[in-house]
Amino acid sequence: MASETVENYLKGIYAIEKHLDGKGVSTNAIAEHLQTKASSVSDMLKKLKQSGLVDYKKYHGASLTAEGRSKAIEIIRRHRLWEVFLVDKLNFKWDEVHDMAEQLEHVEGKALSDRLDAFLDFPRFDPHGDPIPDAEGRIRDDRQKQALSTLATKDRGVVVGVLDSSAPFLKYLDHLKLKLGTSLLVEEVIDFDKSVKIIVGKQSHSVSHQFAKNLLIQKEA
Amino acid sequence: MASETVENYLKGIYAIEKHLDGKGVSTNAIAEHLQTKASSVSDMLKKLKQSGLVDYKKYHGASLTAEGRSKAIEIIRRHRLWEVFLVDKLNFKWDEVHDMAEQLEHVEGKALSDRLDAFLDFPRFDPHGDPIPDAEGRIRDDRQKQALSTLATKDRGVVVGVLDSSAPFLKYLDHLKLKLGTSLLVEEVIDFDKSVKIIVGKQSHSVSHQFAKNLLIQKEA
DNA sequence: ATATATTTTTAGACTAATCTAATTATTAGT
DNA sequence: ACTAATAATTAGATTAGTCTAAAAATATAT
Repeated sequence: MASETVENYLKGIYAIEKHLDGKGVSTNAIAEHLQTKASSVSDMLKKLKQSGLVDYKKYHGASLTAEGRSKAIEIIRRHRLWEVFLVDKLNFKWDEVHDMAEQLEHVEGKALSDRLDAFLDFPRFDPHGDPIPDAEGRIRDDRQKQALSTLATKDRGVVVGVLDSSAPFLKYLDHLKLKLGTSLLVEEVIDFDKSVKIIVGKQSHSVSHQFAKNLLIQKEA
Repeated sequence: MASETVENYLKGIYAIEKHLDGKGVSTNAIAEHLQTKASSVSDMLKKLKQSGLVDYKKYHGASLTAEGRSKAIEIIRRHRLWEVFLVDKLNFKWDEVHDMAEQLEHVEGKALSDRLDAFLDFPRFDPHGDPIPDAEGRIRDDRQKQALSTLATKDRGVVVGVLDSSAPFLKYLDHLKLKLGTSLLVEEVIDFDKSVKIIVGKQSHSVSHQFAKNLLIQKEA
C-alpha cells in the first residue's frame, strides 16, 4: 500500500543514487529533486526508515534498502512501459507523455505491468531511450552510450537517448530531425565555447555545449 | 484539479441519482455507497457546493450541477474505456478489472481518454455491458434491456449486461457459461421463490431470484 | 582548532479528508 | 399537533503530508 508520495520519494532517491556512488543521498538533494522543502524530506525519511524502505542516519543522508530499491525499480518499469504505450499505441509524441506516465506509474497491480509489457512485446527501451526493467527488476543496457559533448571531430554515431527529457529539449530535437536511431556526424567541435557542428542527413547544425551534454550517442566504429 | 476523492463523490452521486428520479440524493445514501460516514459526506457536500459541482441544501440532499454531472460522466467514460482496454488488449477477465479501472479512471488528460477511445475503436459498451459515454459525454444506449427476473416462462433473450459487477457474480456467470451475447431461454419461473430455470446452450440451470434480478437481458421477439 | 557557513532536524502550525460523539432537523405515527 | 424515531449536521480529534522559523549538527576555512 505504498502511497503515491512514498513512491515518488523512492523513485527520487533512486534517481539521485544513480549519479552518486555508494554514499547516502542528502536531504537537500531529495528536496530539490522532488520540489519540496528539506524539512518535509526529513520527516518523510523517518517514515521510510520505519517502513524499512531506506537506510537513514540523521544528518548523514539516506539510501534505498533492497526492498526500497525494488519498489523504485517497479515504478520506473511502469513509468517507462506506459510511455511506450502512449507513444506506440496512442500516438502521443515523446514530449507529451511524461505527465501522463507520471500518473499511470502509480496504478497498482503486478499483473498489470507484466501484461502491459507483454502487450507491448517486451520493449527494451522507452521513447526517450531509457532502459525498461524486466519483470524481475533487471535492467539490461549494454549500449556504449556517451554524451555528444564527449565526441571528437569526425566521430560518427547514432542517437540512443537523452539526459534531459523536458518537452523543450525534445521539441528542439524534433526540430533538428533528431530522434532515436538517427545517425549523425560531428563535423567540428568549436574550441571557444565547446559548441558542436553536426551533420544530420543533409543538414548541418550548430548546437551548444549544453545541448551536446544532454544527447546520448552510441559511437560507430 | 478535482482530487481523486472529489471524483469519487461525483461518480457516487451520479450513480445514486440514476436510480432516483429528480430529487436530491441523501447524505446516508452517499455514505453507504462510498463506504464512509455520513458526517464525512456532510463536510464534503459543503465543499462540492462551494466548487459549484453539486446543488445542496442542508438536510435536503444533493444533486449534481451540469458541471458536476459532466465531470462524473467523464470519469465513467474513462473507467469503462480502461476496462475495455484491460479485457480486450491485456486479456484480463471481466471479474478482474474493476480495481485497476478504479485507479486508471483518475488519470487526467482529455487527450488520453479520447485517444484511448480511438485506439479501442470507439467501443459502445464495456465488458459488463455498460454503455460508454462518447467524447462529448453523450450516453447512447437504445437497447431494450430488462432483468431476467422480469421475463416469463418461454421468453427467449440475450445477455446484454449485469447490475452487479462484483467478482463473485461474474465468476458465477462464467461458471454457467453466460457472457455478453449469450442466448438463453426461460424454461420455467417457480412461483414459490421466484427462482428461474434457464436453458443455456444445452444445459439447464436453476438460478435464484436474487441472481435473476442482476442479469440484464434483451428479449427476443 | 576555532569561528563561520551550510545543512539538517525539530517544533509548531496548516490543509484535506476522515472519524466519533453530541446536537439539531426532519419525518412518521398516533 | 406532539412525541418518538430517523436522518443530517456540527464540534472536536486524528492522520498524512506539507510548510516556516528556530535550533542543532556538520562541514569549511583560515
